[in-house]
Amino acid sequence: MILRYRIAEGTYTYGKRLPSESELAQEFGVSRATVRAALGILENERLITRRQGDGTYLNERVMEISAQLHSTWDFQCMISDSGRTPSVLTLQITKRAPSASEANILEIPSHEPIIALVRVFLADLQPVIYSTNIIPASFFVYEKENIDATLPIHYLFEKHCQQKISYSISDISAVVADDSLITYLNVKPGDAILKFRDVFYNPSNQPLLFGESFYNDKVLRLRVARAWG
Amino acid sequence: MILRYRIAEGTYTYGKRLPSESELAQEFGVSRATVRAALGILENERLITRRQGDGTYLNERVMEISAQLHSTWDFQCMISDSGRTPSVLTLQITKRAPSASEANILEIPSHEPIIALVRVFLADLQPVIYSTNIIPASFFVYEKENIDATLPIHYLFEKHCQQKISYSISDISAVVADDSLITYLNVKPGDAILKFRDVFYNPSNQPLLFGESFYNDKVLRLRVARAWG
DNA sequence: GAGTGGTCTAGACCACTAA
DNA sequence: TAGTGGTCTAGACCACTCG
Repeated sequence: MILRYRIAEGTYTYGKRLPSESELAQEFGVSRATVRAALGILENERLITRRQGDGTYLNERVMEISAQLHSTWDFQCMISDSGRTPSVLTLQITKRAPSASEANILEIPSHEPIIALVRVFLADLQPVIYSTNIIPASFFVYEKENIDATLPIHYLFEKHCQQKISYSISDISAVVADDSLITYLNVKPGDAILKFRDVFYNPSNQPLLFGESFYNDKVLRLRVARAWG
Repeated sequence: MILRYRIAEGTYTYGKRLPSESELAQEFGVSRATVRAALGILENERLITRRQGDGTYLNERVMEISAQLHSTWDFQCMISDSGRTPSVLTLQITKRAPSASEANILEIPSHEPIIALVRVFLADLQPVIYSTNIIPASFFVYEKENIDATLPIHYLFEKHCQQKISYSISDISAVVADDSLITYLNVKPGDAILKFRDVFYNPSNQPLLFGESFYNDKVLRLRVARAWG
């Protein structure tokens, strides 16, 4: 029900004004409260603007933005939304003991092995993102040989570990490119690189996995919309 | 009504479980739908987790985070939330003609003057953020001498220009420190610095002002919570 | 089975905007 | 003044979790 309103992004371009809430309720045969709940989701993402006493309007500026910083990030979607062809290069899938800080972040004993996944995401074969992920091996229901490393990390985790990610906590910083970034992201020594360090949790607040992503903003612009007030 | 539920952040620490929606509705003398709307806001920010058939729980991890990347950013709040004393250093308030790109971003003619505001935010007198803001002078109802430069930019704008900011679009990138950053942020040559380039809009999609902020993540960690699914 | 959150209804009244 | 979105009510039924 809710998702069907997304057709607004294709159909209501005339004048950018949507039908009134009552009209939409009648058209879809639901109550006005249901319409308002659906519109509320779109408003949260700033895809629409509602003005009391006036009407509901599409926000074309925000519609052009793919990354919603407060929700799911899918690197491959971000690349294809920018008009380029995404691909993934898997550099490493290894099973090993965690470092002290890795065990600490994941809240596991230091003898429990982890799976380390190192990948590079490319746009039109140009490297954009260098990404590492650390997952406790005990979460996997299949063997590591079967890992489908082309999946976004949250799909990969949900498929192979059969747990849902509820939220993540991210540290954002800037770093100077080190040797592996120079090699794999094809940047120059001394270049500045965006770094995201994300820890993912399930609904019970247990840490599930964590990742570090190094983002070359010279190749793919990182643009987000934010709501005020 | 809605905001009153924030007391949850102080009162419901016992066991982290909140009373049921029906109980809350009765306690506050409102309908359950109203309670759900209020809880829905907290859930969006991941401050609470709701589990069907179980209950509503506080998320202590997210409660420790000050910056909600999808909503208002107040540098001084972020600094004081980190346990340090915020202060502001105003480097410059000037009125001048816009550059070509500034006029283009703000969608104003190139002869219309702008107010340029350059500030440094400090934590315990240690510089953290170097920030520039460009506002068309025509928006100001008071003269520039009266500008209260200690205010966060959205309050400053709403107070002096009497318009509301609805949303902003931000480009996030990493840059190598240049001379003014080295001077004012007290960083070393070659250091990597987080850069945010924000354009602010009103509900009618008109650009109101824009800013560039350079964030020293070595002094103040930038940490955000993100929702998945 | 009892209690929880998830979804939805059909109506009401208000504040606001525009013609 | 007519129509819009903003807020709220009192109830209903369902899916789910837990003891």
